[in-house]
Amino acid sequence: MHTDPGTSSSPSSREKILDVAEALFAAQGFAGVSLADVAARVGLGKSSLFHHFPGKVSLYAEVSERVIERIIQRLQPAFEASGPATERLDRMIEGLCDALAEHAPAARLLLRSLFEDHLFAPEDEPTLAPVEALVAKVTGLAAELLRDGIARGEFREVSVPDAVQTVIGAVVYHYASGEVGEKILGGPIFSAESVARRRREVTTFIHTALVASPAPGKA
Amino acid sequence: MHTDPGTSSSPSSREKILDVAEALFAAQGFAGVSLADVAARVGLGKSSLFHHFPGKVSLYAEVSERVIERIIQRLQPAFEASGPATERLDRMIEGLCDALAEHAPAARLLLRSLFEDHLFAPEDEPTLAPVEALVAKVTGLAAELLRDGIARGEFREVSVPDAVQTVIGAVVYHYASGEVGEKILGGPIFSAESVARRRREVTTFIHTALVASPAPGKA
DNA sequence: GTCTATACGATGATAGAC
DNA sequence: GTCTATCATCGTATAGAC
Repeated sequence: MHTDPGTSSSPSSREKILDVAEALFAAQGFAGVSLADVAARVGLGKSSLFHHFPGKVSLYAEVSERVIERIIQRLQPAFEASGPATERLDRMIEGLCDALAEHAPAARLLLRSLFEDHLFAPEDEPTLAPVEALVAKVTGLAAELLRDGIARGEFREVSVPDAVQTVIGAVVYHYASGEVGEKILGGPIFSAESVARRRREVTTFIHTALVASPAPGKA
Repeated sequence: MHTDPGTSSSPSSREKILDVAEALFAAQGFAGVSLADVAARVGLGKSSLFHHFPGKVSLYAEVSERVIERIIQRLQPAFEASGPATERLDRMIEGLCDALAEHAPAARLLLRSLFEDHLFAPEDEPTLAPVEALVAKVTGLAAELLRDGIARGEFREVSVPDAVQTVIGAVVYHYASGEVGEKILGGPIFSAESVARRRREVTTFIHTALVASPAPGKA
């Protein structure tokens, strides 16, 4: 793909830029980040960034791409497995939890990428297309998993698109909720105990919602 | 509270500004919005805005405040009712769905307000405090509802804070998901049919997750 | 209450030396 | 590849006329 001389090297400027930009974009959004700030934190002059990326949009796109690719890597096992859908579902949610918990900026960046559509000009679309493709890929695989589970009779007959949306929201939001989330929790979000508890709770929550027969007290 | 001469009048400049700003903040985030853009869309000069609001942060805070107050109004009945917790839960989720579906910018603005913490200076905190207070109030009431349901034996013994987080994510995210969500749905988010289906699906999802006895296939 | 004019810093991006 | 200018533009905010 890109300039990749030797598959690995001591963290190139390129990767340092991506790391710094990722943290900043997650915290402040696309419009809220200045390239001067990025450059300063990397230890470069502002102009040096343009040697690595043609512009701000391109940098943002590559940051997003990298985040989603990391998540997909984590989900691959769940999608490729062939056991019961219930087990694959649990693995999918756990994989997503792990990916988001391991890399704090990921969740915010992910949700932000949904919101910041209107910020880009039409001519930026080619630059952002790969990101959209990756998102479409992973949501498609999740939908497939749910459809399969329903077909096998393992899940209730829910609206698959709505269930996908619910799962995304239930899992991703938590790791993006920041101070509000920590106020609700009464403690940190990314501590080891909190991450473990969250993984268990949200997996059981979704599992129960999909597997159980139509709720007793409900028409 | 503010300048409220007569409780009602033909839409004052003030309210028009709030409406326009709300749409823009939801679409482009705090940093992505220029006051010039707001002024232009209202039909005012840029400087005229400062006659109604002392600054950008203040405008943003009031927009957010208004959105959350609208939501709380919708949730009031659910919180004040005294029937079974299962019924109050359903009413709460439906109320939240209605509030978010009725006012398209609300969900994005709400989630954005969680993300944009780091954008503000310490001296802006007093301005933003009322918003935080309202969020804390509504999440507190939701937690109370869940605790009561567990105490009555109507709900599973879940972690209440995690369940609150899950509910927020499951419900709010959907209405903020924009193009990605519409791609998953294969249709619009805010159409009447879509809104009705969503309300039913997500209410049943959460209701089932909380009410059902621990999932069969699960340890 | 709204306008014009303006101050003044920060922004993304470019050019060219080293 | 990194740097030092430099550019044109746009940002919030202020002052003062109408």
